[in-house]
Amino acid sequence: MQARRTRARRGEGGRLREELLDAAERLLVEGGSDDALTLRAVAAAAGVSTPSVYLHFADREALLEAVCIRVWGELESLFHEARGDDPFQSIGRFARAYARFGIDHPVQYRVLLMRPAIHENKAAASCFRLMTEAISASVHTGLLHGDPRTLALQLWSAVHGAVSLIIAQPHLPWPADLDQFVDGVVRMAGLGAAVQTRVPQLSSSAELKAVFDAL
Amino acid sequence: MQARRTRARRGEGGRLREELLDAAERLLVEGGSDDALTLRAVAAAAGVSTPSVYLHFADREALLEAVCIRVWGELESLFHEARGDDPFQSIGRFARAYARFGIDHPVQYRVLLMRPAIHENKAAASCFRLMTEAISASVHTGLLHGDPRTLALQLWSAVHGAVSLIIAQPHLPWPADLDQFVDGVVRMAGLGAAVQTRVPQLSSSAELKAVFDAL
DNA sequence: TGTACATCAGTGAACGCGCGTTCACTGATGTAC
DNA sequence: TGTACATCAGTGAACGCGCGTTCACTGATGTAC
Repeated sequence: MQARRTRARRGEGGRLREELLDAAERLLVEGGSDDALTLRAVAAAAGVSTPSVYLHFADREALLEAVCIRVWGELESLFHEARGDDPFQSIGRFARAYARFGIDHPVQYRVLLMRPAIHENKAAASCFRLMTEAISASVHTGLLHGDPRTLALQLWSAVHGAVSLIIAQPHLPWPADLDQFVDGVVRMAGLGAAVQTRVPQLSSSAELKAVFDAL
Repeated sequence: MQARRTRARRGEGGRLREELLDAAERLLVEGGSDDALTLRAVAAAAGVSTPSVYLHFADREALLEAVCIRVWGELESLFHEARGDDPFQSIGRFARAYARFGIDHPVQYRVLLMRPAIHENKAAASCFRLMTEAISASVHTGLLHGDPRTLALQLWSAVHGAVSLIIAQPHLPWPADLDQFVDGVVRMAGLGAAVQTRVPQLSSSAELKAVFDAL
């Protein structure tokens, strides 16, 4: 519910679209869930009547979809910034950027990953591709072994798990420094992926310990 | 909407409670989301009028909570079964049991982990404790290093991430054999946790590769 | 410069719907005498 | 054995609410002549 906005000039109708998206994301964050995203609330927050939303979005679903696409876009540009020269280090940088984004935008993150929107979403696909490329490069240098896409999914699983557990289960005994925790997960996953194919199938703790003590 | 049930005998009113829980979980699974769990639908599925739900549950929230507690209980007994002698292997067995449960009961899993119910939930706490104990034991044998609770959270993150990504993003390029994928994640996380503290901070891919090639 | 008109941005009122919850009730079942 | 009564399991009808969506509309703004 904001001060009455001034009606857009002729040909500038599209302005409302952005204002609605802003309002929608704000409501999402404040409400903590996409249940808070009602057309009435969004319209009111944008200072406009409810049916006006239909001037720019086919229905509630399309609005939510548009919000997600915009958020994925943000993440994509963070990925481009995080990109570095050393591919194995890039993997870690992507992972940390990703985790930071998720922890800083918990509601958006949850909505983003709860809906199977990565399919046919350019920005999301782009993030995944950047990650896979860095992994491919690491496979080429011989640090990692295996199918890059599967490795990407494994690493992503680890980081996504950390982020979503932190968001959804804040009462767990998390260490005080979450960044450090995420670093630990990234390091664990990265090293584990690197070691994975070089170590015999574990048969007992004692054997495995002997192998690692040699490090 | 099932055949009219026979009214419970005097003193057996509690029977309806279980029937309502069954109906609620069935609806959850069929509906794919907890939005499908409406009091009207639950009552109808149990063959009873809507207000009857209030004979056993204070409100909708209490019913949903009760469903979750029951599901966590199932997972807890799977954990007890999975427990083995070798603690490091137990970690893997817990992780695989957990992942299998999640993949086989995607809706319940999502509802379970979306709500911060682990707090004050005996069964959930018990699962976490079993995991932490196995990790503690592995720390004592010198295979793992660090705070067992933090290690537990890291490993849990990895497995939870795999399960929830698989559930929420089925369109990603998952390998055909999901069990094998989960095994990979578990192995990656376990080995990574073991190696984590024994390897110098990574400074370049080349250095790291030299270390691992020595394995 | 003036005016009729098409277009565009946005509105107000209403719709039907399904929901959680409340309330006064009913009728079967066991128990006390 | 018969009967009055308390209790228990469950019901039917209604409530108010907020929602997404539709529809006929209004009034400002630019354009053609």
